[in-house]
Amino acid sequence: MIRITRQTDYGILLLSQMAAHPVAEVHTAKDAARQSGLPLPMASKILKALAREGLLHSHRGVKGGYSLAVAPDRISVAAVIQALEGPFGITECSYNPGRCEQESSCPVRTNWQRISVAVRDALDRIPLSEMALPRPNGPDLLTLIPTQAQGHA
Amino acid sequence: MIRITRQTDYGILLLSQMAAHPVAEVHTAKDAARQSGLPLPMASKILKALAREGLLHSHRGVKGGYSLAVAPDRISVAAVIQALEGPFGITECSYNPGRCEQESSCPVRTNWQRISVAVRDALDRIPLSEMALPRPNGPDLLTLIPTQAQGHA
DNA sequence: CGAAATGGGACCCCGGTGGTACTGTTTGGC
DNA sequence: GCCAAACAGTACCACCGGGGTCCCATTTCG
Repeated sequence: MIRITRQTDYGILLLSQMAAHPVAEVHTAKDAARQSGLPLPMASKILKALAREGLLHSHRGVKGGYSLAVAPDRISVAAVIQALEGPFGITECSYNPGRCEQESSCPVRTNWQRISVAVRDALDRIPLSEMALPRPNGPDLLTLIPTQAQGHA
Repeated sequence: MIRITRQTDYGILLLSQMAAHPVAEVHTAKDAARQSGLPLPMASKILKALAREGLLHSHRGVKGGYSLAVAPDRISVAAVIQALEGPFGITECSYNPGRCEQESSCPVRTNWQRISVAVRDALDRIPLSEMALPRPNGPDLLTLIPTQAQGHA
């Protein structure tokens, strides 16, 4: 697996579509739903959450809707994931210590923590404005270079 | 989230512990369970799966048990994940095309696929022998360098 | 004041994950 | 040849979280 939830996926899609318009522009949930092809209640739920987390500004009442709270090149994929899914971690003990019995004696724990941090940092460097591009055709978004722990077998 | 399952975590733990011994050595499920602190049925279930997937050799009967099928520096973390969880992908559409309605028109799809590949490749370069080290204290296991798509804002 | 919009819930269904148990089948040793 | 040790396969259950929908309160423009 190693998956993000569908809702997070939807969230990134919704934000990406808004990122294609001027930042100040206000989008209703209905419009966002239509544009993304998502059912309205779903889109609404996600937009609400994104507003709660500060990634969107919400405007109530008639003529209301949602607008980006931050420029799309300053919102990272990691930020959206954390907004919709909570703390980031490949393993549970990466962010939620104390739940695992073997924790103190677990030989792989610290390495998982490092990996989590590395992946999070990588996703943190991908702005929404990149994700919005249909097919960049350009260089890869990421290059991952392992620098194997040296000094041992 | 972006988590691996607990069972995968257990699997990596079990394999890492076996990796600390000579490759040819045979370990019974009971011993592996005791060493890892896992309940026997759980350890047994995971070891069976790892054997089915070819990462372990199994030896039946009295004096039987499991032994590594490959040298621990040639088994990657990604290989274990794929053995226990199936195809790798951050989003569903990354490996299971055709399930998502918006697929053809989804502007973020191809980028997710790239990210998935990048993460998988990174985890593919981390051998079990690294994970087994309690606290390498050395350089990071991974360095992820984003090479932002060039040629645009 | 009413319609259009968000805010905040409650609510249900389903599948997957974690975990256990049971019943074979193989194999070594006495 | 028989028994015990060990894996193989599989069925089974319980729980939790995610996906998804709906309802009602609240705000605000006209």
